[in-house]
Amino acid sequence: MLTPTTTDYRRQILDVARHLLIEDGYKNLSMRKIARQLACSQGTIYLYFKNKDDIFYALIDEGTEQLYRDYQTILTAPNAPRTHLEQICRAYIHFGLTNPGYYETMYILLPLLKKRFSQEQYRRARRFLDLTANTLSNYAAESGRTLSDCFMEATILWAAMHGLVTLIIARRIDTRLAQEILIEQAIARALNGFCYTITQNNLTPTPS
Amino acid sequence: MLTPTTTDYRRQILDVARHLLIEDGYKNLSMRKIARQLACSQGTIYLYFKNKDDIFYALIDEGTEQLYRDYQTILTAPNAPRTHLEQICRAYIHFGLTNPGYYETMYILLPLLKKRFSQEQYRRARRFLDLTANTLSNYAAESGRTLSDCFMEATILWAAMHGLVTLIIARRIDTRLAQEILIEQAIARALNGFCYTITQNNLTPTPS
Amino acid sequence: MLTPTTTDYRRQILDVARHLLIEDGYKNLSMRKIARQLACSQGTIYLYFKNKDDIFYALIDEGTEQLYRDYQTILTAPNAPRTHLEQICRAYIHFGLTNPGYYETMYILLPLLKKRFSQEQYRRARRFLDLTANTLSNYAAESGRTLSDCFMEATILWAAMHGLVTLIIARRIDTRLAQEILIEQAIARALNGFCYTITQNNLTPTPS
Amino acid sequence: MLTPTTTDYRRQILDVARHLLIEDGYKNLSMRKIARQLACSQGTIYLYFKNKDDIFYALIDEGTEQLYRDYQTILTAPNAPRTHLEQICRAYIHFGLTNPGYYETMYILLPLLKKRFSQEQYRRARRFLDLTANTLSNYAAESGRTLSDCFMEATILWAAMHGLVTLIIARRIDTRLAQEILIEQAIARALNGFCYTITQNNLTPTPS
DNA sequence: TATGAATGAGCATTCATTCAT
DNA sequence: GATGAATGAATGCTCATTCAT
Repeated sequence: MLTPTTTDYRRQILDVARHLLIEDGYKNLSMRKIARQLACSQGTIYLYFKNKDDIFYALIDEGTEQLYRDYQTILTAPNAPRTHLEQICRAYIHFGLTNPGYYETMYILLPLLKKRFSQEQYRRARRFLDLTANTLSNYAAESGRTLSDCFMEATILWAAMHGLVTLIIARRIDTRLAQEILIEQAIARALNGFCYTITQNNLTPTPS
Repeated sequence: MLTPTTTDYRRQILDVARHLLIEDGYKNLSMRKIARQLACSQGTIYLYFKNKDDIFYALIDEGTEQLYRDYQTILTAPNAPRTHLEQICRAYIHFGLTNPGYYETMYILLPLLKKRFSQEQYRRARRFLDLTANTLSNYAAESGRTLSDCFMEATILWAAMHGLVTLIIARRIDTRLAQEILIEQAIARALNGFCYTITQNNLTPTPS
Repeated sequence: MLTPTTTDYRRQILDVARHLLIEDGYKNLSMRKIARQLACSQGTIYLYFKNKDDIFYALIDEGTEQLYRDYQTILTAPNAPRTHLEQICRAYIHFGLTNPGYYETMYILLPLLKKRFSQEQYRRARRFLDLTANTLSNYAAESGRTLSDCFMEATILWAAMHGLVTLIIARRIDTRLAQEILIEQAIARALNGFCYTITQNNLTPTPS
Repeated sequence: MLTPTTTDYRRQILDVARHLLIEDGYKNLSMRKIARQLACSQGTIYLYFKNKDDIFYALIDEGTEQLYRDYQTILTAPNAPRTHLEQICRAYIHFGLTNPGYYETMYILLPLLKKRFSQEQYRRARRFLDLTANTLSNYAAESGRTLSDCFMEATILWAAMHGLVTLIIARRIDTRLAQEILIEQAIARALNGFCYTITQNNLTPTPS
């Protein structure tokens, strides 16, 4: 028998946890609810996760991993850097909106947890930023310019996208704004913002 | 007796709640702790607030109010629109960073609460956005251009600032980046982003 | 209305706790069982005691207090020191045997608890020893001798009595020994042991 | 393969259990921890011990056995009975203080366990007392006297030593008393106590 | 023999809320 | 208005034990 899954509780626990997280929010997620939903004992969960926080860490890890892979897929396609940038921005937003569970976990939960990120966790969580920084660098190089600190620029881009995602998730966006258009415009503004700064020392706009 | 306040529990409850929120975070705030800190009975709090969520709503209201007043103060000073924009961006970030309690309440807690925003609450929470939109409009007008949808543009600006604040609060920013510089650069990028779009239909950069 | 007791949960909790302790031992005592036995909510207990350990501390305090009062009662009666000593030894053993709950609490539980004795608790717990030391001192003085360190001697006497009590409680005494006689003999041996030492520097027995 | 031991789990389980007992106390000893420390499955332990209590019983047996052998070693040396008595008293105290695990098990745990001592266990646990009684008898005989009930006398001696050990372990001894001196004095008092009683019917001290 | 997944009862503790006074 | 006693459900977690493999 191959039976690779037989029960595969670990997988199921994470799925249920993420699902409950999306439905009820962190506050209302409990080990008991996971167990109930899984129709297993509470103790069983502790066979697979040391404690509640560990479930969140696993969720975070899955999220960072998926995001990183999404970025990689995009960047291996032969496109212009500007196109790449637009695509990863869209990917980031899409990731956030379709994975509010991951998202809440990563940005809201994390500060509530006791343990700090480990060096390794931090490194993995930053890989998507490194890819972004790299692409921004290519973008600049392509037009014969340089970015003084492309990691900072990547962070700024991240913050803009991240802010949009959290506002949308938190339902703070005025309902009269069309979401699709808002997102596209936000991406355009964020990327355009760099055109002025690519040559570090003057803010005179330069044609892309 | 002067008795404008006799006890003024409502005021004190909010102050204590906000204080505890900043200190311990939402997770560790409880009616009991508020009562203990106030040296009053737990029941007393229920005379002034129907339940825990209502306290948060009041806190949110206070936050939106303060932010609005900060904006007003800035905008009544006789400065160029671009300066105004930079100042309100700084004010927003400063507000977020110095009021993590308000901030957590407004953007993290809110979606966890049961009731949705009322029409009126929503209107008040959006007033700072209206001011932003207005200033952006002035900024465009000043250079003989028009913004097709300055409320959307204001939202995009908000999202960029908001994203930065949450990342900083959540300690997700790489520690090697100098915070002051990061903030200033982020503001510059965000505002520059609009230069390209002020004349709606082409993306050719135009000098400010 | 005088209603000094209305419910007087604190008292009842201690009584139930001591009772359960005697019946089931520490291992099987739980807040839940106390609540169940008292037919009150679990939370109620926490209104009167901060946590489980605090209940034990209160029990210990009651024990030390009662023992001290027993000693005082004995020592205020006008008897010869030797008689006093015999009486407090009997009182100690009687106290231990009729209050196995207190006893287990004081000598078994205490080391299991997290917090150490406070200075004040320690002082109170030692008062009966001071009385013993005092009486031993009188005993020596009466026969024109001195005890070099009557607090140490009191401790030795205590240890002998204490050992007997724990062995009896733990049922480690051979059932063929008559308990009453054993106790009387043990007291006699323990007190006689001091006759040799009353003049510090030689161990030659001296007639009482 | 040499395989006198192959794994010898039984031995290892007891060693680990005793060790954990000394480190953490009874309250914090669990089958899980034993298994974890042994790097074996929890189920494995149940192949060698019916349940948790059985491990304690085995520990107790080992303790009684070791104590008995210690006594035997002392008593086979050609010394005066009084010297023998002092030596076994010291041995008892030393055993208790250096094996708080055994000790806790034997005197604290035992009453918490469900099953009572079996006839055979009881017999073995009493052997060290028989040796004590015997030595006391020799002590009396040597000076031409008789002890009416040397088993009771041995029990009294035991109680005195036992009390001292438990007080020391439980940290109930005033820290200002020097432990070494206290122990020696306690032994002296306890043994001197018998000088008065060796001729049963009068309490007149007789020189050793 | 040995495993290790799974159980289910148990634990101490905290909480928002109610209500008679 | 204000109290504070009381509730009862919920929480994260640990445990001894069983049992199919």
